Amino acid sequence: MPGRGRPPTISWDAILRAALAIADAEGVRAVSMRAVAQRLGVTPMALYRHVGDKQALLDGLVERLLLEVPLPNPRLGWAARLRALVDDVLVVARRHPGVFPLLLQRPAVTPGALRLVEAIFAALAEAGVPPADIPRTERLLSTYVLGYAASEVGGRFSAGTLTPAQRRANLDRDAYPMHHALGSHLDHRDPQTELAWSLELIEGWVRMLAADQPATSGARASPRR
Amino acid sequence: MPGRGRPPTISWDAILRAALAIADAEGVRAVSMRAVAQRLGVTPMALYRHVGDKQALLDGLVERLLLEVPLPNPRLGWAARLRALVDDVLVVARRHPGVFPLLLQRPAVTPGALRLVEAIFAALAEAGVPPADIPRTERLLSTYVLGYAASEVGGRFSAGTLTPAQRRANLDRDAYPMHHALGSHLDHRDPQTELAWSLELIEGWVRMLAADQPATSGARASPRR
DNA sequence: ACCTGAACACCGTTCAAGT
DNA sequence: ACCTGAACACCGTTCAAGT
Repeated sequence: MPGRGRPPTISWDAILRAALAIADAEGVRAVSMRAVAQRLGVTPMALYRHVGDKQALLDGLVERLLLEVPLPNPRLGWAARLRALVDDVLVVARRHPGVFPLLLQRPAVTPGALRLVEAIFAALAEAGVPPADIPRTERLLSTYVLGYAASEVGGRFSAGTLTPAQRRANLDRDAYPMHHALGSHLDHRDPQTELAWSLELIEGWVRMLAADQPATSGARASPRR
Repeated sequence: MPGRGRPPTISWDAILRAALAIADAEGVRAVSMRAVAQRLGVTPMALYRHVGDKQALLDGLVERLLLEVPLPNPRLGWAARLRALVDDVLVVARRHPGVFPLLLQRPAVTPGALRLVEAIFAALAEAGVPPADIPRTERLLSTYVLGYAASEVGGRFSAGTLTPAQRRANLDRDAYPMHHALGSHLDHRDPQTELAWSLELIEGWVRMLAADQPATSGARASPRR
């Protein structure tokens, strides 16, 4: 039996959608309470009835991004599920490059984060990783993937305005011998194959942890189950 | 032959030190041109003679952090040098938790970044990694380490106010079966051994790449080599 | 219950001016 | 050359008020 005040004109969800639209178009820095309010045709103070404060709004944005990552098809094997999860994280990162880096700065304890962690736990368990190793393996995987995605959309991997070869020409040969010795190997970077290559490493690690497991449960890592 | 105007009362270095002091004490958010100026006993506009704009100031902060990471002792072996580098990155991250996460968001093309990249290149070359694999192995290592450090100081690994067990009690058993199955394995986390454990993985990968060098790739991960 | 309006204590950055 | 002062267009958030 709610009270009979006037009906709300905005909502938590509408606020989040407006904030995300601004962030995608002009970056997180452009997300201000005033800008969000203006986009909703409302006074800045109207937001505070729904939001708490600006930090809560940013947390809401992070949560929304996490919820955009689809859970993998349960009919796939554990390795395919992990790969799908990673690919989909990258898709979301590229869709919201301004917001994504915030992911690394909030505790991963919200429902949006926990559902992904749960899915990774399940994949690792199915792979045969000993329970004691599962949590840290999950953190290893997600830290790398989040760091990779943040680096890619945040510009850490990009070279600025110069090409790699141009930058190298400005480097002292004595101070940076390896940069000169590697030469053309620094020129091309293929993000697609690089990520896949890294994931093979982690997958190999998972198989190794599973194989090392003492023969108590008898559950060995196998391609299919 | 410089002109004969009045001598400067502040400098780029003094500005950076003031900004870092504020960031360490109150977080990056508290770093404003006005706050830095006040700490230096000067008008906000005085900074613009030395700084360009606020983004340049933040870039300067990032660069300063990178320059704080000491280069490893060249008399150590490659594996010990990599471990020292990683440990020292963590030391700097913990010393400046507010600024460190910015590291993932700027192109790694400044002198402060390049000297560390160069050191990693050299270690990987000494290990015997094929030149074509060195750049992506470096990015794999630094992405993980930076992501790990950012997660640790940024709070992604921390549980907020609740203990892990308390949070687990609030989780639906049907939606989060793995969280319940893992139980006590989620309670304790030892950051020290966890990082070392992850680095062993990367070190093993480096040894494998080095061993694969003569032939083509396609080998499987093996526990020992 | 939900929104408005005015106000407070902040921002980054410009421009013209002082020495 | 280096810094100041005033000004502009912004912030997040409070409080009291309207309906």
